[in-house]
Amino acid sequence: MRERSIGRLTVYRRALLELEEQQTHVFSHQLAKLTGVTPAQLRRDLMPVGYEGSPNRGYEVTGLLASLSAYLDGPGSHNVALIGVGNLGRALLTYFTARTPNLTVVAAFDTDVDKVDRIVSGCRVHHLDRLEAICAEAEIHVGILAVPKDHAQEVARRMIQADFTGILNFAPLPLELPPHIYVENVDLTMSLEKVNCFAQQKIRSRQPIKEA
Amino acid sequence: MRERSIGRLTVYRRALLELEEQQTHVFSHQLAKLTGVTPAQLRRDLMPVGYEGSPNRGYEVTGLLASLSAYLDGPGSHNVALIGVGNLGRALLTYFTARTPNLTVVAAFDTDVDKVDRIVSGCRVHHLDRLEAICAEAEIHVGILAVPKDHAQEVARRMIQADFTGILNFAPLPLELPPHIYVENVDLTMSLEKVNCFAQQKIRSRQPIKEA
DNA sequence: AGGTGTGAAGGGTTTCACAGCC
DNA sequence: GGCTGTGAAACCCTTCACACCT
Repeated sequence: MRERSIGRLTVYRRALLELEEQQTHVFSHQLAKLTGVTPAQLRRDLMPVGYEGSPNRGYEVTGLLASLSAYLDGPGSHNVALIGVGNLGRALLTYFTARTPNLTVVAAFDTDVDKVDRIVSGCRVHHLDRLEAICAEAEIHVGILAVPKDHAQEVARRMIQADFTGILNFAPLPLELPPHIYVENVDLTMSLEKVNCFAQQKIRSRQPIKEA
Repeated sequence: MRERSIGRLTVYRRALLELEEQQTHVFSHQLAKLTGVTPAQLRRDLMPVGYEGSPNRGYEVTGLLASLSAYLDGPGSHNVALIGVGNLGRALLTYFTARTPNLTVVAAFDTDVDKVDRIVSGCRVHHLDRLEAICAEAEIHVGILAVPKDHAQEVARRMIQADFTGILNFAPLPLELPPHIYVENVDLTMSLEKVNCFAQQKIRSRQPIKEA
């Protein structure tokens, strides 16, 4: 009951936020349908959260939302930094700025002096040299790492220096970091190649008759 | 031995491509180090591929590469389509165009007439209405779905009509599709919130002394 | 000695199934 | 009756450990 489950809890929360405007209560099978899981899994995921529903009304939406947010976020600031304002970085900045109500990307960093001091999606780009100072100031401990593969390990080390504890890593290589840092890897190329592999299989299994 | 393993196999292949220029043979522990897995897992992943290494030379790089590619891609074309040329879609197009040697994004689609007929990263944008015709012509069966959440289900259905068998889905909702379609979901918001959650935990566990 | 391939064990995650409750 | 919470079972994935090979 860790890793996987936590991810789904954030999905439940997102669905509940939309649901909040429409209804006050929700059953596990309804929320499960909305989020693409089984009712049993949803109930199990909720166990450690400690919020209890009632058998004939289900879960109270606002109450469950509050418990989920307390469980997932805890107290403290939820500022995020983007490191690497390239093609992908800019898109992620725009994406997250519009889509994460409880997290805010408050600073971006790059080594390209042409990008420094520009504003992207309402977020100032700083030189990477200022990482430590700015992140200490803004209490940033979570970073989106979107730099070229060859620089990722080096930049990640600087993030540790700047007291980061969580990294969302888009560089396709295994970062070597101390265990008190949480790293979530997103390997887009791997995902696409995986889809291609299974798609090919599906095609083959679908057309077994072909000039045998 | 499915899902997970296939993803890692694509990672091994990528590492081997870089290795090819430097050495002719590689041991499981070396390749494992490069890709962030244990040697045992790597060897197990390779089992269904059917390529055998030798105890005192390890794996022959080019031979393993050939077997991996045969296993992962099979024959047939490997053309990919992008559906949704928004902020994220454009970035993905650029990203994949530069990074996937064996897959090619050959067509993009959008409903915005201002985007239609433009060229993005060397790829022509077509109106979504032409999806079926163009994808049949170019033998495209894999799609990157990067449209707004509210349109994703509807667009996905059109993709099925156009004979897609694999979808890399960036819309944060569970697509309802027939079982002969493979869907890989990438939920960026979930990933970032997950990082935030664990990062908070790390901070708390690190500083248990605080004005008690 | 130091590799590989793999049966067996281990660990984690999902699903089942049912007691308890309204 | 139909829902929730949860022990138990099933399932999947990873790691261990060792026979075998050079």
